[in-house]
Amino acid sequence: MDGEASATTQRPTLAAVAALAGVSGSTASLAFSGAGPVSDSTRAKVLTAAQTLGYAGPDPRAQSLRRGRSGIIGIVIEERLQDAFRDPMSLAMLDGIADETGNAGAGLLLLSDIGGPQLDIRSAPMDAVILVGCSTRLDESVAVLRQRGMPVVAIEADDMPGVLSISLDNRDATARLARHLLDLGHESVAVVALPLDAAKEQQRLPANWDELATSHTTRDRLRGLRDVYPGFGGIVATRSSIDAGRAAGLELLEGADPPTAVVAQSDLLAMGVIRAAESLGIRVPEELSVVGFDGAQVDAMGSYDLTTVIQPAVEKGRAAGRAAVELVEGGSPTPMAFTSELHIGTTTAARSQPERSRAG
Amino acid sequence: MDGEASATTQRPTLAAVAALAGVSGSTASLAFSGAGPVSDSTRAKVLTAAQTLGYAGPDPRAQSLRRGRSGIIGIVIEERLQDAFRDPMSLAMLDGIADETGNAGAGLLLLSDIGGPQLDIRSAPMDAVILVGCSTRLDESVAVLRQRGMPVVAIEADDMPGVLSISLDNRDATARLARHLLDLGHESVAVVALPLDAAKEQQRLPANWDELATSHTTRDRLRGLRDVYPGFGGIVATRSSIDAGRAAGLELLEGADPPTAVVAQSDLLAMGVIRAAESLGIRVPEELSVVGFDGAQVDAMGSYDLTTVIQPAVEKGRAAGRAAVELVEGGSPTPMAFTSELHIGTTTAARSQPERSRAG
DNA sequence: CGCCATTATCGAATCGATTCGATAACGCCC
DNA sequence: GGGCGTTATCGAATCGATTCGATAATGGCG
Repeated sequence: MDGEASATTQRPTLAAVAALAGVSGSTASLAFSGAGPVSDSTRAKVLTAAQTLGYAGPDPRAQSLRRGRSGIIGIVIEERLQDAFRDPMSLAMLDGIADETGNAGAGLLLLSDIGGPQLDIRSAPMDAVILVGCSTRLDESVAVLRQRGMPVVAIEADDMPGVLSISLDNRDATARLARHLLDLGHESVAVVALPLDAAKEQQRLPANWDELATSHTTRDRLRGLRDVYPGFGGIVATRSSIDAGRAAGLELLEGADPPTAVVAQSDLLAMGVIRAAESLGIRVPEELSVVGFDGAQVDAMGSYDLTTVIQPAVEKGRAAGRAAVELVEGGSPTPMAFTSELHIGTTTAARSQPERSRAG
Repeated sequence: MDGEASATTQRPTLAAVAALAGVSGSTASLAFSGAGPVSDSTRAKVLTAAQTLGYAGPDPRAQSLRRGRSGIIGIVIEERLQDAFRDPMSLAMLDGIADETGNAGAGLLLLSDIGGPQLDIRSAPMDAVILVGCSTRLDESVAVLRQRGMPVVAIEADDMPGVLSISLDNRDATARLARHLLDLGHESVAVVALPLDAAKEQQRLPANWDELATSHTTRDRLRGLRDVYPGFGGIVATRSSIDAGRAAGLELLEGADPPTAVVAQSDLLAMGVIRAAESLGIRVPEELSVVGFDGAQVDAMGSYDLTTVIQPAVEKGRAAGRAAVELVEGGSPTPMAFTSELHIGTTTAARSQPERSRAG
């Protein structure tokens, strides 16, 4: 007798099951995968043997080596998870992605491209990658992935060869918001911008933002604003949150020459700006118009109906997930461009008349 | 010549690199992994060959088969991602987990145990699993995982053999909150509970909640309240959110015989209850005391300083992540029990005198 | 000068399954 | 009853790396 198998905590292998069932390994495999003709009696024998041995099914590692697929799709997040997941838009997208990839039987592997000896894009066993919240510096990541022959989907990034892009009309949508403000007579407009790059300190928007920005989304939205208000200025917030918006709003509104309208680059930031205005006794929209971006249903929005553009975040995620799945299966999905929808709420109004200015 | 390799889009293998470099496969492997003595000149040759062929490093699939490790830790979420990620506590824990597993060089694979042909706990290539937001019905999941010989860490679950548990003093902390209310003279206390199970409809708390509840956290916290207020009743909210809290709060406060104090099972729910009170013209804390749970920094908390218990959510996640890593490495970490800290804010006050009741 | 301890390299086995081509068994029809 | 098309099963190759034990080359030391 060979009583050596039970000493270690080794799981039984398919070969062991086959041996016990008295069939060959190939037949046992067929019996499990159902990918071939197997008689009912044989299948039963195999299944019984598996039961006896406590065989939990084929080892996924061996399977993925043989099949050349792991069933895993990587998602690259550019920030700390906690930051990424606080943003309702990221969440919505993630949910869309999860929906599609889940339906296709794939799992989602979270990867961050920052720091650490982490399991990273060069060593993770995945079949495709989705880049979320893309910055322009992801070129390196893409290079690595291309070398690995890995299909890549990018959400809101520049077009890059070999990368399937899912885009949003950030520029145009912002321009539409700006034009709405222009129609209302606003001349002094300031932005509360999303971070330009990884450096997260609040600052005045530098004049050369177009060169500095590594975040596509931020840059494109700023461009949209510039299309309508060439000389606009503003503040760069530390992140997309109500608190960051309030801080930025305070700096804007308490400074010299406060604007009559603020373009916030997210609904959370917009809500923060409104808070800031409230705390300074500035009425919205009578004395200050505020617009956002996203169409997030911000809890705590109170009685305001924010003027904003509504982006199809879940759909964007869905599209990305679907594209990734198609790429894995050898298909060639087409890039998709999504458009946002202007929603005019109660936070914008015609510019108050100059004669109401105090002193003169 | 054998010009057949370039036709397909096949990635080069380590063997190809070794061949070009004129060394054996084993040596090439050593050169890459650094796990053995290799002369500098040989290493250089190998690296050059790799460069030439565009070799992107060892195939993770083959690696994980051979090594018996994939570097992936699975996280089982019991709800839709979107739901899970909306809860600040889940996020904080996730962040703690990600921190520790990331440092250990492991990636996080998101798994949901609901529906679909998903890559699931029986077929995902992972080294360990962390169960988050555990319900009592996860016994089946645990059975599957044990059969696979997979290390399992569970956060806030019953003790189960073979499962390393990370627990929180849900019951005791709730009892402390309740005692605080008792000290303030409150006799009529109602709960706004977290969902008892997957069914997500708002309902009156059934009398036999102790049997019905499949969520450990919900049940243990309810038990804590019962320890102090044996006959309490209340509402089961649809989820942990401000909106759900408001809805539940309205039902409680508009109903017959409204309570003088509400124990909400999360800070978000508590905030919702406060909102409900505000909209009904009921003053907090003068006419209604409200306590929460979690110690979440709820944006939009306004001027309230919520009485609650602060749980170390990030630390809980860290502990789970660390435990998972240790289990993978063959260690035997010990279970951990975390405790929450009572924070008395401005949302609780002594019960208003009965003579203030209207009519009689 | 010869022996032994290092150091660098190699060959072959191994991880655990899948899959292709071959073989054997079987019933069918003319 | 013999040839043929099915159906079930098997053997062996393969996926792409890692690693153990063996071998060859190198250097130090007595």
